[in-house]
Amino acid sequence: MITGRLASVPHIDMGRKLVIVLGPTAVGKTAFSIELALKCGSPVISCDSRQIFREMTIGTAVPSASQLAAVKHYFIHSHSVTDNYTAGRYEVEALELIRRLFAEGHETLVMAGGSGFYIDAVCKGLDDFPPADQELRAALSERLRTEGVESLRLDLKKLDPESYESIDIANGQRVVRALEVCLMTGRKFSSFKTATVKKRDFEIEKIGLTRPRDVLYDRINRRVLQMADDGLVDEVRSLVPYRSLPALQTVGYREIFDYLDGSISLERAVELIQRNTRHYAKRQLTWWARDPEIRWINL
RNA sequence: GGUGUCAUAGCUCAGUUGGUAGAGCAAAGGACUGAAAAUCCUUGUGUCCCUGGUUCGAUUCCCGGUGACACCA
Repeated sequence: MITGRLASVPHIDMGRKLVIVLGPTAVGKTAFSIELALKCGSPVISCDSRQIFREMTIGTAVPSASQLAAVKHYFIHSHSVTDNYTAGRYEVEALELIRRLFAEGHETLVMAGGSGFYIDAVCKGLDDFPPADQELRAALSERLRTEGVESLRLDLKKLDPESYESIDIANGQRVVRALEVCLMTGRKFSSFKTATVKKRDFEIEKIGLTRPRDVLYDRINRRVLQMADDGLVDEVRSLVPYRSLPALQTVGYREIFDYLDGSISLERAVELIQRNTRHYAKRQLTWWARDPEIRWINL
């Protein structure tokens, strides 16, 4: 977590390369990455903030049993929804694994996934912000719910005017996080920000997979229908006890929770999953649009 | 066949006492430092069905047409 090697001269071994296959949901990353991994003699290091949970399978479109058998996968079903997994933890664990695999003799490693924030954590590193204090976060979230953002905003303005000016002040989640860090540490949230890119001792190549928008949307719509056929409702029903956890704040799960509550029909839930997945795909594309390092491949 | 109602944004509709129009949804664009499949922000010109008439001016009123729906035969 603490970057002790920061001061030391980074050891760049150009023989070591991490190839990252990224792209919007349902574009076809899984098949592509397995093929690539087989060619490179590499396992696949998944970079997906939801497939990482062992309780979630159908709704997250994890690779099939035969795909998982074809190539060793990491970070698929490796953690529990009760773990409170985060991007910061992924950065640490993924780098640890990458280092180990390189040490074991791999020259090229394949990473694949759609979580842009997680990918950036691996490539550029997060600053040393402290992880959330769950009790404090719960308290602040409760205030957000009852008092609204304005109240929290005023607190932030007092404690950390710089953040008040720089973060998205309309975004309750962001205000809660900034305030939480200020209150936890007695330091300004903005003071943790260094805006530096961490050095990695391996080369990184990013391959972005994409398709025409209408084709992508069609694939999404059909995949959601397939999920419903495959038993999504039963999977979600088994996760009802965990529905308030961050891991379950996920497209494909929340809509089915609403269906199980009886507030919407199954047909409506499926429509909403399709729409929300399309929105998600668009957000992914927006995230990567500004990254000049990505080499895009039109499938 | 007759009578009536309706025809406005991709969809559902509102509205203009005649001065060329606006909501919701869909859609599009953007942001993002431990919740990130989360969270947040921005964006509405469309032959107002068609032809003709009245009028300075018609999407709005009138005649006719076309289509949809309802009722009566």
